[in-house]
Order: sequence, then C-alpha cells, then structure tokens
Amino acid sequence: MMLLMSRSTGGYHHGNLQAALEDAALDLLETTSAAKISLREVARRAGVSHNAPYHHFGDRAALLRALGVRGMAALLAAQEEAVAAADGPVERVRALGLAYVRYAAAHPQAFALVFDPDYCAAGSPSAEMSPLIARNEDLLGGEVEALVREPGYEGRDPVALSAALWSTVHGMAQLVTLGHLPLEAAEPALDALVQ
Amino acid sequence: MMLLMSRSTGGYHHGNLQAALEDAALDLLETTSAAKISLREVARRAGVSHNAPYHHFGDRAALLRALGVRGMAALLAAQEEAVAAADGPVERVRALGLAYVRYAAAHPQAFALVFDPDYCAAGSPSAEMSPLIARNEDLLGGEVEALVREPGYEGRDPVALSAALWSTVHGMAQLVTLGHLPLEAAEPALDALVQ
DNA sequence: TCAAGAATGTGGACAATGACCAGATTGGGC
DNA sequence: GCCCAATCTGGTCATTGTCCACATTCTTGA
Repeated sequence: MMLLMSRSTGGYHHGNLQAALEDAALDLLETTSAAKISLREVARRAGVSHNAPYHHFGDRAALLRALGVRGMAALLAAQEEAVAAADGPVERVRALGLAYVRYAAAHPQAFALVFDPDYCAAGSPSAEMSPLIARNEDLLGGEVEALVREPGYEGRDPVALSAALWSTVHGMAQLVTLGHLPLEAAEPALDALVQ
Repeated sequence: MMLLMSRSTGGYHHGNLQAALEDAALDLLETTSAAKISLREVARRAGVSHNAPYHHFGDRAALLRALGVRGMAALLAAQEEAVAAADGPVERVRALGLAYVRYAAAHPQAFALVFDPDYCAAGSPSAEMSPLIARNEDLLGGEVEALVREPGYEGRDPVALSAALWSTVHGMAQLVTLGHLPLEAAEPALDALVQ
C-alpha cells in the first residue's frame, strides 16, 4: 500500500524524489537556461545528496529530457485548449499558432529545452516524447485539412501548408523569446499570412 | 612593420593566436554544439597552454560570441549572394529565404550559435553583431518593400510581412537543423506562402 | 513473522573545466 | 640598447558529472 507517498521531510528515504527533482529543476528552468542547470544544484534544492538523482535519472541529460517532455506536454495542451475555444477553421489555425508563440514567450527556457538538440534530439525521441510530437503534428495537420476547404485556401497542399505554418509559428516563438521580435508583433505578422 | 604575421610554429609567441583560436573553435563547431566546446580543447588544438586564450578573449563566452559574429556574417553573405543572383521581387524573396534555410542546414551548429541566447543575446548585441543584424533586417525589409508592389501582394503591410517571412524561414531553418523537417520540404513549404 | 534482497539514500573519489594568479618570454617604442 | 606592455606558461582552486563502496529503508515471499 501507500503508493506515491510524498513524505518530503525527515526520513532517510525521500518518498517521491523523482518528482521533487523535476519540480526543482523546473523551478530553475524559469530563470536559467537548460545548459546552466547543474544536477548538484537541483539535488541541493531537493535537499538530497549530490548522488541521489542518479537513482532516478541515468545522467544529467535524462533529467533534462524529462523536463523537455513536460514542456512539450504543456505546449501541446496550450494549443489544444486554444483550438477548442476558437470558432471556424481559419480562426482555429490562428489560435493554435498564437498559443504556440505565447507559450514560448511565457516559458522561454522550457520551450528552448523542448527543441534543444543536446537533450531532445528529434532523430531519436524518447518513448514519452514521440506520442506528444505525433499528437502535435496531428493537431496541426487536422486543422490545416479543414483550412484548405475554406474559400481562399482551396487547392493548397495541406502538407506543405502545415510545414509552412509550423515553421512560421516556431520561428516566431524563437524570435520572440530571443528578443528579436516583440510579442505584440506576432499577431499582426501571423495575420499577414493567415488573413 | 610586420603586422598580422602568422608565424604559427616555434616561437614563444604564436603570432596570430586570436585567429588561430577562432579557426580551431570553428572547426569544432562543425561537429559539436557550442555548449560542448571547451576553451581548453580549443587551446590544445591551437597548440598553446590552457591559459593563452584569456589574453585574447575575456572568457569562454567571448570566444563563442566571436564565432557567432562570423556565423552571422556568413549567413548574411549567403542571403546577399542569393538575392543578387535572382530575378524579380518574388523570386528574390524566395531566394533569400532558401539561402537562409540552406545555410542553417549546412552549418547547423554555427547557425544555432548565432541565435543562442547564452552567447548572442539579442538584447545586448556586441558591437560587431549589431550592424550585421541591421544589414540583415534592411536586406529583408528592402526586398519585401519591392514585393508589396507586386500584383498579388499590393496593400500588404511590409513590416508585418517582413516579420512573418523572417519567422517562417527562421522556423524552417530550426526545424530542418533539428530534424523535424527534411530539407527537401523547405522549398515547397516556402512556396505555399510565397507562391 | 522475519529474513533476504531490491530500492534508495550517503559520502568519497577522480578527471575535466573555467577562471584567477604570479612569473617567464618576447617585441616595439623611447 | 633599455624598458614596458603584450603575450604565453604553469600552478591553483572551486564546481561539476560520474563512478564506487557502503548505509538505510522498503518489500516480498517462505
């Protein structure tokens, strides 16, 4: 019995160190880039020895990969929520893109981690990451399928259009988080393509 | 006399260590991400002690910033060359975008470094980086000015369109270098927006 | 019930690294 | 020709990732 207890103080055993480490690292990720997060600092924040994390993550990269999965899940959830709240094919695609950009702007380090090839390489995604990526591609693909049946978009290749739209919102997210583009410029820029 | 000598062997003084360090680091950048490049390894490759680089670069980040400037210059040159070789406003914008993506595909680590906030923050660009960024924005902005006078693009806001196109090609470059999008998909995707 | 044994924790160790210091070597300007 | 600044060297230190041996606790099965 007593699954998933969270007795976080006192005992020799932490109780739920895995989640505590991810939480501590996620906290650090609010203000620090993934490259600068040290496993030892995370362990210190969780109140355990510098070696305890190795019983839950094979190495530093594994912890960051787990954070990447969390970030991807949050990014996907933000898009799904925005799509569900929007009316009409054009408006749904617009909402999806804006949600993508806004998530990146709100959590720049987490967003960067999701697409950091040092930890989350697209070539060999983790077992947890793969389905999230697939769901995201399906989400966008489905909305674009509906879009190309709208007047003004008929006859466009949905595959090429999906790739173009993903590129656009991803680039926007990058440029906004980097400071090359103000967040307020994202919406009019997106409207310049999806009017 | 004898400015810029390059006596690279023998003497206690290298002769042109600054450039040699950048070259060595640039070599490493062909196969290794910026985050994994160590100053000591660069010094080893240049055949000097682990401390020599500090006489030419304040710290590790300064060396990587210098590489970022080189990368940005190369990215800009690739675009300028492509634009000069293309005919007509639409075709020039297309060529510019493809050059951007192709440069990234050819030099993924260098491209990533140019936009790595840990080294090349957009908020406080170095004195060498600023004019390059400005030139790149002018280049794109000028081509888009010409584009919006073309049939099919009249009346579009050139500022919003510039931001959108930069976002698109930048996102494409990211997704291609990350492996989320095959390079061959870039051209048709770009054509889905700039037909 | 209670004794393995698996999980999970601790501290110690080691190599690599970034950064600083003092001192050696060199070269150009007076 | 001499001095000073630029350049390069080795030494040192704190931090980090990772491995090892060992301690503690939980669980499981006889």
